[in-house]
Amino acid sequence: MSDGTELATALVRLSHLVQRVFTDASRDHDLTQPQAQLLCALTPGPVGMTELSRILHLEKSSLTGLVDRVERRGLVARVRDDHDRRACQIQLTETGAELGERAHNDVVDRLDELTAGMPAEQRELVAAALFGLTTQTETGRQVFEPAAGS
Amino acid sequence: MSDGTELATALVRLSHLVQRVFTDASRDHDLTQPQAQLLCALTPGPVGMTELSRILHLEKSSLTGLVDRVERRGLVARVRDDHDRRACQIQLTETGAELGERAHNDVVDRLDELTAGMPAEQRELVAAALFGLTTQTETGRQVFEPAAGS
DNA sequence: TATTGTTATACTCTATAACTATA
DNA sequence: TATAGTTATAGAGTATAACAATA
Repeated sequence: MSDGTELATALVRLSHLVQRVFTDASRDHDLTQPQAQLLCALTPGPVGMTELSRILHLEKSSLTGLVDRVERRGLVARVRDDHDRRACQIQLTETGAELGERAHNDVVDRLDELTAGMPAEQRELVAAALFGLTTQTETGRQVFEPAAGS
Repeated sequence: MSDGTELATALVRLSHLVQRVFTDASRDHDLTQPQAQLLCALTPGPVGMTELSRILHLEKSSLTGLVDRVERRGLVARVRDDHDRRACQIQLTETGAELGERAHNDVVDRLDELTAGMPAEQRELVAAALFGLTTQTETGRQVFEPAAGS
């Protein structure tokens, strides 16, 4: 098993692991994984529904429900777009921003702990390689931005 | 942003990307992501419900439903355990094994394509690093095993 | 006409709690 | 008593199709 398959297998397993870490961390903040991802995606600033569905790779109708549930909890708000009366911008409330940051930091902490055994040199190398993969495909804002504070 | 956070961010983004590739590929074979993962987890051989719930990190009751739906489509079968009449083993049917292999190969193909730009040396390095991370945590059979045929 | 966002509908997925049958 | 697995229930997440309002 020394063919290309090896990397693919590693990627799938890693993805599964990270997914679990993300979900566990979200849960500890009373958030589902999609809800936490929504908050993280909104951290850099408000976005419209269409653009947000592109960032999260969700159908707009699915996003409507997700935003509904999170808005009901007072974590985000729909604010009117002055230039286009059809559109709205989804914005974090203060509570939502705080919760999102805590969840974000929690995820980062757990992943940092998980990778604590890797030598610095290897960390940078792997990080760069993975960033390369995601940048290849994604354009514009991504689901998970670096922490604002740090 | 040159602290440890960088690797964590890369991991989350990569996970999101791989998740999407996996889901898209599954869908093209008329499978949901959890269903495809179930088939992949069963490829090496039959497993009981308790062990399977451990592999997939699902509550047993959630697994019951998942197995039900996949069994209804004739992709897996519950076979009695001779030594313990409470237990059963979940086994791929011939159809299920074929479909699982096609889906598995499809995922690998897409990921290989995604990583085609990486030089061989870097591929091996990253693969080894990621395997290390997943092996650190997981024990026993994993969700995604290398292809049987190759 | 095209675009923004929502509604209606139907599944799948998931967890918690309570249960049955066997060990 | 403990363990293997299921059932009951409730809610979240998702997509497809049809829709309303605005551009």
